[in-house]
Amino acid sequence: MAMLMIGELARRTGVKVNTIRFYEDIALMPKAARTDSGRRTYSEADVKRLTFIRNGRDLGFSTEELKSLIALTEHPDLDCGAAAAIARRHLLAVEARISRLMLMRRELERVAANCEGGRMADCQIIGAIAQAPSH
Amino acid sequence: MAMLMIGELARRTGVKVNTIRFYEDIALMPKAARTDSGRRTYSEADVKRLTFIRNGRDLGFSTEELKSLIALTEHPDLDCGAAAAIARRHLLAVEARISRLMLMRRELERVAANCEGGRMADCQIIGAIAQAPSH
DNA sequence: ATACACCCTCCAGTCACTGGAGGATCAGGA
DNA sequence: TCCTGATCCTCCAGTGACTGGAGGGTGTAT
Repeated sequence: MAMLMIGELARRTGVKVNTIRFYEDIALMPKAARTDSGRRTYSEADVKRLTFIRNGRDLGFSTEELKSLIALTEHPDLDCGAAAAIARRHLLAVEARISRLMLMRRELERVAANCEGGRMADCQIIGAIAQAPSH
Repeated sequence: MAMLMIGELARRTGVKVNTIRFYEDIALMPKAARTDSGRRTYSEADVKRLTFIRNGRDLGFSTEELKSLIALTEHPDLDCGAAAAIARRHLLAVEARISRLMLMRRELERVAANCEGGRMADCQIIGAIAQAPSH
């Protein structure tokens, strides 16, 4: 199977080169094999792992959560309750974030619409934020 | 009108004492007046400003955005188009985040439900994240 | 007089990167 | 063979938005 250089891995996964090296530093990615001249090489398995990480990050998992999730997959006989617990904990946080963001969207829509061509003195954006519902 | 100490301001706004001092450092809050012994004092205007900042942060505005918004309010004859532009730019970002989070919620729900008492080998969480739609 | 809450400054640490300096290596063409 | 340009390496400093703690001063109630 073809070995990839770090730049190609970056292109395939959408994760920047520096970030891939950072993930290796914090052991979120394993230590990459090297060529004789010291360049990192990667396999298809690394593409998968990094894609998993990238999606997980995008979806709001912390690197530590991702590490535990990945560690769990390396013990396939364990009960997956632990993974489910991580997911459920995360689900609650996600739901909270969604409802806050939806409140916010409503405020922003209401306010951005009424503010064309007016003067700052009458601007409703400031007032709307000042009175935004705080949780 | 009664002067507040920093701790009282913190209590009234839900912003931590250290964070209030940090906001002064980055000039998001003005330099506070001091007592003879050097303690910061605050007025009701500061409560309002900090509440505005707190809500704005909660709603996802950066401290720089908040600074520009506040600066705008100090020129009440200006057109408020600039404020509207900040709000609209922010609205787009909020909408993008909402749709990503809703995708994520669906995945987490689907997966947390099917993962009770099984073994890691059959756990769907990992697979679901690995294939999560990226953007 | 003492206890204790509160205030001060300064500084280091957190998280998840991002960017750049300075230098080595590699592949392709003239 | 030399050169160019892309890519790689390590190391380090910076970002944003805080957070927490050390070490010490102040204010007030008992």
